[in-house]
Amino acid sequence: MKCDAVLIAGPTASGKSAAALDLAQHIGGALINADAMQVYTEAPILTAQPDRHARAQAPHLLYGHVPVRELYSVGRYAEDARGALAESRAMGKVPIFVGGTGLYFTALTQGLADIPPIPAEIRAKARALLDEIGVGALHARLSTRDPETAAELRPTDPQRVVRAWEVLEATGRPLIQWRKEQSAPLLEGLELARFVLDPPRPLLRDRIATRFEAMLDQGGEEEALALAGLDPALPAAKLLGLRQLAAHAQGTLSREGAIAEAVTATRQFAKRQLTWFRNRMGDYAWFDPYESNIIAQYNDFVA
RNA sequence: GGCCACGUGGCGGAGUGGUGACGCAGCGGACUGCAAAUCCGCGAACCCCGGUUCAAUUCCGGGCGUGGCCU
Repeated sequence: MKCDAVLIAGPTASGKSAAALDLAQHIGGALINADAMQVYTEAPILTAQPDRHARAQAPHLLYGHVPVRELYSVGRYAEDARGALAESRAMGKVPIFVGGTGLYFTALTQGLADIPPIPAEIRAKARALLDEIGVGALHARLSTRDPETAAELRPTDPQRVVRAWEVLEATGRPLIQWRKEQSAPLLEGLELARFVLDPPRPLLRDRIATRFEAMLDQGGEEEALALAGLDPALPAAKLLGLRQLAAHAQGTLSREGAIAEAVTATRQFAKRQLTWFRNRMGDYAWFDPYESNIIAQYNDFVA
């Protein structure tokens, strides 16, 4: 069996990038990033983007291609992925989507609601309103105008409540209506080989800790400092380790404390990723990278 | 050796004679344009032995342990 594209997911620090590179070299593939943070140009270290050496060995697409000051999103990712897919095909390479962002995999395989971009001023107004009246009140207002969507949302979830609000404001239609109109998934109709790397949790924890220290050795602190002035509302400002290292730079947190907190936050993130994978990607081929490897898995799959 | 204080879940930390706060960590879950985000849920403890009491984590005695002070 031939496959048109490969999907490799895994929690942070599970060794996805290295696995994808091995496979790319084995089958003649191109890596396409499926990670929300590895897209940022100015944060190659803290987001563990593949280094120059790795990039020299196979094409790497959608890595570090977005300035941190931009407001990236799944919507933009879906567009970028379309271009990257075409590009890998033009090169005659098998596209290998690798990353840890569950939502991005969903967008690739199941499509996205066809919602137009929300004008910046409407977004800003919605957020200002949220700050002013609070989530509960905003949810209550949403309930009167769009009860159907509101019923799906927790009145304590600011992010989703504002989103529903701004969509309603900008388009005049309930978010839930938009969601009924999915665009065709990018990977629709393709033969996919899909994998989830699932190392034992204790080993993953060790790797997370070790990797963070390694990031610091590679200049992670300098990278964090350079990003210190970033608007905290931007997605890139949320990258793990940034806040902790900034706090350390300001003297409000010891170096050890910063490391410990960053590592803890990363572990918690890995747990959330696994929750997503377990419950939404249960039909992927799961394997422990310490016991097997991607090439063996791939060969089993196409056999 | 003497005196004093303390000994509560993995950690920190309240509190009470009778259903054992809370925070952190951990675990599980949700997730459609900020997703390395956002949100929800769940374990699990009163050092040991005796005594008082209808009832002790709480009161009394002893033991052990920890910290401090003294000699």
